[in-house]
Amino acid sequence: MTQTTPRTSPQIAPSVGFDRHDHSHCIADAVQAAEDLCAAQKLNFTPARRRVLEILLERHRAMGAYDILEILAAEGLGAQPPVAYRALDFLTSHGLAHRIERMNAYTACAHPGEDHVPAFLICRLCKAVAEAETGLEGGRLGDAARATGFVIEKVVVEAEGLCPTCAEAEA
Amino acid sequence: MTQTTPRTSPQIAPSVGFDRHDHSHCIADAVQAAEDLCAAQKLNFTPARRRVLEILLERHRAMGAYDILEILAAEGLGAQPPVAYRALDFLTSHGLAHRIERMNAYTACAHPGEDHVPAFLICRLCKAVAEAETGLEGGRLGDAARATGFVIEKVVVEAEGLCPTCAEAEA
DNA sequence: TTATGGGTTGATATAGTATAACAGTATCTG
DNA sequence: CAGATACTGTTATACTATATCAACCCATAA
Ligand SMILES: [Zn+2]
Ligand SMILES: [Zn+2]
Ligand SMILES: [Zn+2]
Ligand SMILES: [Zn+2]
Repeated sequence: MTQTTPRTSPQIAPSVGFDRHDHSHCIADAVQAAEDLCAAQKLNFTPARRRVLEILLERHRAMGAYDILEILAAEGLGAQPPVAYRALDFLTSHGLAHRIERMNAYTACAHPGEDHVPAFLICRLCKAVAEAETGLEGGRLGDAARATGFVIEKVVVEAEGLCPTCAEAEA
Repeated sequence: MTQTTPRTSPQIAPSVGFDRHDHSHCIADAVQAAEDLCAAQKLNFTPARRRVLEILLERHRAMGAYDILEILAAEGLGAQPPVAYRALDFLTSHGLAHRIERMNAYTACAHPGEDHVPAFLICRLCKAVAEAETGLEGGRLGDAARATGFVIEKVVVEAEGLCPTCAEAEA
């Protein structure tokens, strides 16, 4: 019994990394990975936390906390902002989701459990998000840090532009 | 008469790029550069816009819109949020200041007039900000974009950590 | 068993960030 | 002068996020 929450909408999201894929499968895999990760770390993967992760996975898009809250409220899982923010805090602090600073939005992590520095490609039209990898001190940023004696602890890399689908539609 | 606004506080900011420097001189230079840029592009460098740029330059730190507004209000330049946001919109849209997404804050541009992709090094203790350079499509992010067919239009790179001074104090 | 403590939830209130909208004013231009 | 444009003043509102405290669940230790 790993499916504790209702599914009120069909699986509509078309892309990860902007590629079509078997999305029901990708959701199930990611939820299972989260389940395993929480079990291993003795974390409490509660219904609200699970459901928020599922919501993010279903869309494969950057979503605002209040967008998520609206869905939770419709499903009877809570209607006050802290409900969404607490679940998002849990997911982001344990590497199951990321915050997109530029959009005040959140998205499911594509590599849960792997310690990594995410870099995002965000479509300004459809809000689809792809997660790439970057290093903490690579490239010119690392050069600048070393040159000045700055100690990098965390890096945010977010690119905005057009995904392949929207770029084509645009042209 | 390029100095139209009052100076209510001494020149206290100690660093740019985390180096000590002749700060009064650096402010004057930057304001003059802004002046020239606006003249060349027939932009209206109004008192409020000039004063907000000066405020950002004086601190050499990331400042919130409401921090800036507080100073403007004390100087009789306006007390409502749009006053600050309008000036910041002007400065950011013409490359005279940047927004730091991670902090909901703003900082003066270190290279006004030069078309560039800024990357920021932000001290989590003293909030000092250094502006480095990066490319729009360099490194692994560009690789990922090309691999997926994503068209990058804008990039945000923000590193958080400790500046040399705070790192030393920490140890 | 009860007690205690940690973590989670429910609910209210409030803080912090940003924009919409519209009237008024100044300036330029035909 | 009329009309266009741009900036300012002001009010109201929207959007994002956190503080706080009481209630609850559950594991564990006295
Ligand atoms: Zn998927
Ligand atoms: Zn798109
Ligand atoms: Zn300076
Ligand atoms: Zn510092």
